[in-house]
Amino acid sequence: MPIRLFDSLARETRELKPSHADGVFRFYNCGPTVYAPAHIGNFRTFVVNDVIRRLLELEFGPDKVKHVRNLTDVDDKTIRRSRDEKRPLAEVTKQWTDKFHADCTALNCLPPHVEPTATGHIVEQVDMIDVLMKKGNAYRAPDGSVYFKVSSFSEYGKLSRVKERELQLGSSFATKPQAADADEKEDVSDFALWKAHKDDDGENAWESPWGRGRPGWHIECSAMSKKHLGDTIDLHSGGVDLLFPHHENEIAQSECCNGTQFAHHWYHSEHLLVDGKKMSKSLGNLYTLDDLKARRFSPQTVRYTLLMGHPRKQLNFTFDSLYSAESALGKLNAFNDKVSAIYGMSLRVPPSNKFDAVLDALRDDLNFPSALGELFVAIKQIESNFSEFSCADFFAFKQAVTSVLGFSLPGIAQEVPPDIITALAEKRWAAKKAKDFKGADALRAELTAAGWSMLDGKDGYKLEPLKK
RNA sequence: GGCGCGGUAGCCAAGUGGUAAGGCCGAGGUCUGCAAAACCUCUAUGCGUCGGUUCAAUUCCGACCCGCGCCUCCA
Repeated sequence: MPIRLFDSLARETRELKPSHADGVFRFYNCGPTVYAPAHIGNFRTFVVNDVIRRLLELEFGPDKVKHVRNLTDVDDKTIRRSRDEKRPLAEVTKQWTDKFHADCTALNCLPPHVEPTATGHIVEQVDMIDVLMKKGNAYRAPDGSVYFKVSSFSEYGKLSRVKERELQLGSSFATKPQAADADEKEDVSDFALWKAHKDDDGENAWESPWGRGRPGWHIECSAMSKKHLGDTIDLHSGGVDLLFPHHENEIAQSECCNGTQFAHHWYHSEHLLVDGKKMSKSLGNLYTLDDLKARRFSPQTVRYTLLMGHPRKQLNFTFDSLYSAESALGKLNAFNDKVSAIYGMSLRVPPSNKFDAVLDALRDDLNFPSALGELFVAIKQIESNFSEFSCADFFAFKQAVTSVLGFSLPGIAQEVPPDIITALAEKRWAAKKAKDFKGADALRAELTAAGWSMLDGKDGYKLEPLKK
């Protein structure tokens, strides 16, 4: 079964396949702006894209997928932070790039093959703008900024249907405040390719044929995609909010510059909501991985939570969903422990292909809820009859859960208890062995009061922190 | 105002023109000094409302109600 994915441009579900002769699937995924910790809404998109990457590698082979994800390390926000903190831009972006990488690792997101930065590709961006100028798709404004001339690209709006949007200049659209650069542009829908240097930009400026300045936001993806993947890529993805104007503008720039189709396939994942509202930096209702770690939720639990909903549907994040995810993941871990211990005994049993349905659900437009459902169906069948569980089934389980869905098993982080807790636990264990159950119960109460739960096994015990 | 998405059990969430996957929670059970874990069993005559098409609709069509996103930086 081939991988099929909804295409935002064609507005239908279409098969994913490499279009180049070398058979390498070219995948570009819009990355973060590195000026603050990414929140779990951002990570929903990155986790979804990580599963796409993993699925592509399963389908085409690990060396037949090239995954590029950029880092936006120069823009209004990064510069503002650098100015506010009186630190060089590169230092600020390095800090948050490192943090982003650490969070991605914790969430089991595979690093992209190339992770280009905007500041590392100034030349490529200037070159591209230069071509657009020469072709008449761009113009230089009096202040030295360069804008893309939207009216020069007849297909502008094909992704977001923006033309239909502008037909009605009715209510809120017309009452919006004018953009700061409105005076410089020939038309309100034109967008900046190159921004002339302003005092607020400080040292963050580069020379160009149009004067000192810095690149506009959209051009970086077009330039970096072109450099690392070529003029035409197989899949371009990001969050829905990038659909307009970012991706619409990328199409305009790239197709005008290169004279060929930019991306064969466009994919947009929906937003994560918190308490029914979009999670965003401006609203301030965001959680970072660290916020959740502080409440003792592991990154694996977060990953599971982010995969509980269909990626093209908004997902409402709640602490209930986190608890639910944690329990489900615990079940997966328990199953894994069990079958890891017994699978060797079932070498002669033929494969049952019970886990095929999991992968097929994923191949069918990334249906995570269905895939997770099929996973538990398979597990339940196996639990009820281990005699038919084969070695092949074991590997199929591992492949689906670990390689493709990208969970680590065991995924429940074991927190090391403080010495005083361990001492209490030792005392209780000794009391229990001596059949002093009264004493043992009293010590359990002490542990509970201290926030720890003691789980007795046959030959020992485990300590787990109680959830806040 | 325009563009788009959604409303399925206490919560989350798939799905199909022929009568509702799965997870969480809850209840009962097995096990256990206790507690937990693990496993087993059970839990929607019903899929926002009202009409229509059909032998048959939650699934198709229409209207309406409600929620959310985008149209401005944004995953």
